[in-house]
Amino acid sequence: MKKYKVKKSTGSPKKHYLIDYQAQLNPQQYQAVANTEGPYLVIAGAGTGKTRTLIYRLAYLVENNINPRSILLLTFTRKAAQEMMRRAATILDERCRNVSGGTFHSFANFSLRKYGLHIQIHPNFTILDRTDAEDVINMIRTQLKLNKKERRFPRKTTLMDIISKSINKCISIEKVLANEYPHYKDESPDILNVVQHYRDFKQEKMAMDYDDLLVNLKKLLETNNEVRQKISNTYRYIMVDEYQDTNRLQAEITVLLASEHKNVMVVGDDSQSIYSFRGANFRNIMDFPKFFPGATVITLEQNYRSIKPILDLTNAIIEQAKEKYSKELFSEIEGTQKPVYIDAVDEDEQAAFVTQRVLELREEGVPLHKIAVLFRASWHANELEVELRSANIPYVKYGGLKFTEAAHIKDVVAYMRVLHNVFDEIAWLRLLLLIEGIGPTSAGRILAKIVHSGGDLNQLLSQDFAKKKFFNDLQKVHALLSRLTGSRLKPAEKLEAAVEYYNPLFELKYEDYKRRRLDLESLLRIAERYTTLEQMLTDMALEPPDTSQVGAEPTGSEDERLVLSTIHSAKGLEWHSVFIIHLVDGYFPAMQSLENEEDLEEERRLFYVAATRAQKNLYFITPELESRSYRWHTFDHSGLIFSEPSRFIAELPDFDELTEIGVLEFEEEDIKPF
DNA sequence: TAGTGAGAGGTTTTT
DNA sequence: CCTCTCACTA
Repeated sequence: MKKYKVKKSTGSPKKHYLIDYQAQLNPQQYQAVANTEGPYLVIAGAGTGKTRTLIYRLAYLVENNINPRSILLLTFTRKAAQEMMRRAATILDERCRNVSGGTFHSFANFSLRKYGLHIQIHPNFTILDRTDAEDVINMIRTQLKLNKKERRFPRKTTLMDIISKSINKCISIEKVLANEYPHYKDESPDILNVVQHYRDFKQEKMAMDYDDLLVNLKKLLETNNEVRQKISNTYRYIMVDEYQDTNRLQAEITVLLASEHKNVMVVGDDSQSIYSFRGANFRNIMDFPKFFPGATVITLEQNYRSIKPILDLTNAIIEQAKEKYSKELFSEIEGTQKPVYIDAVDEDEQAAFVTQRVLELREEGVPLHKIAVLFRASWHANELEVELRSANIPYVKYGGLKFTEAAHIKDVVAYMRVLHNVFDEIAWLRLLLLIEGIGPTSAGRILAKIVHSGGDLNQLLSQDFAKKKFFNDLQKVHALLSRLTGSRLKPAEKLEAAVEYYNPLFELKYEDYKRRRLDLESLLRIAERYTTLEQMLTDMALEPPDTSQVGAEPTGSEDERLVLSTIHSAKGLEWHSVFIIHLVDGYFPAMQSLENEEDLEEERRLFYVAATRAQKNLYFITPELESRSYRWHTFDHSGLIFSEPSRFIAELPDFDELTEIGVLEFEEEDIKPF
């Protein structure tokens, strides 16, 4: 057979495109879009159309008759993934909706359920979220008798941190200890022991934590050539957004995925790297050419988001960074309003100012959902939330504790998990402990019977328990589970049955069950969307809905809600007006980072991310925090008082010229209800 | 063996 | 401020 080589007419005037790429993109963006073969690294500053470039490239590929299903879009956070996929679906036509993509974790989950058997992974595996994983660690820690008081052995959260860091940075436990936990260095044999037990536990119970998803995907691709080729050939074009947030492990996965074709474009900004606590390193992005020799580097510097005064300030902020790769952002957007700095007396005043200013902005015609309040840690918004509720301003809050992590949600979901994987001991434990009279010991016995019998539910009715006072309750659980096992009911119906059973226990367990019941109701509503239990449980672990954190109901259109968000969750998004609150040393930068220069640098990048979200208005607020309940925060060991404005502001050389200092004058007047 | 109450300690960000 | 742990009691 004779082979004909046909050259793609990239950019040739003969080809008719539905989108006029050259007109809609600047030359650098166009270069990134129109070169589709081989490895590319796009260094893109904040607001320079990073995601836009990715999406246009997607459309370009589709217009060149590339099958959308062979295009894979990956990123680290769900938020970014959602945004990316949403925009992908709208750009050209319905073809773009078929593109594959999501977070690295969800892609790993998908691949492992499909091909996992090649590395002895059962497709029904359970995903352990952070809390589950910590519970397991804790169990092991107790079993190994490492919880003696005299000894300062790391607690479960710390242990998980250590394990996770070691995996995500691809370095040994000992090295993590030496680098970041020198005080636990002597405990390393026991820590390694815990790690080993943890690994065995998961293996035995068909369970994977978040990190395992990535580790096993890598293992699958590395050990099985056939699968690797198949997957790599399925996804001929790979694009990774927010690459600066990916870690070593994810970089290696990217290399494996692209092994058959090397068509990879990664997009990122080293100045916005804010996930080092889970192994991301802003230098990773610069290593891309090492992984992909011959990679072309493209830099995007024109900002399309912010007016010049804001950009001047954000450039000044990042200028203070100790280490950065040169990149000078410029903007042609007209505007004269300088960022405003407000010195408030305390948190109440801060909250009052934000609330009032939000109302004024809305009067001026800025819809609520185009305004955001950003903060370092979720609880920083507590006072503000109270204020917003009393002023009847609807809002959504992103970040912080997740809906699916709430104890009562996990309780109900435990029944579903057992239905899906009868060996899910963590779920079993959870639901058994809810029964009065059953503690860890009895639960362990019941569990052992079920496991030994190969997952036989009838073991719940074993004569061994017949005389116990909890037998009656065991029968009820048995009735519930056996009724639902293998039944044709929809996930929502199964869940409803579980909630019905759970209700009396629930009211006993929680004083505030009335408030929590609302969560159960929204869980039921969410469940309606699913046709399979597996999909529902996967989403619970990997893409948890952020429903619980809603304030007042929106009065206007559904979307008209003020946005409250941690800065981490605000990444990649933009708003007309942005408030950054709690700019106080100890809050932001956070207390824990003050000692360490690297951490401090990360906090600075975080501040940069926050400030670059704003299009037209930017407000900085520093409360002096004298009167409030967080007083224990105001001293550290040396007696330093944290009522100083954030050093990120104090250190800026031309702060006075770059900003307008606002003064608050308070009148005793009620704020107009919304 | 389960449930309770006092005391200590740590407090962020995400999949 | 909340969560977790330990020791005590029934």
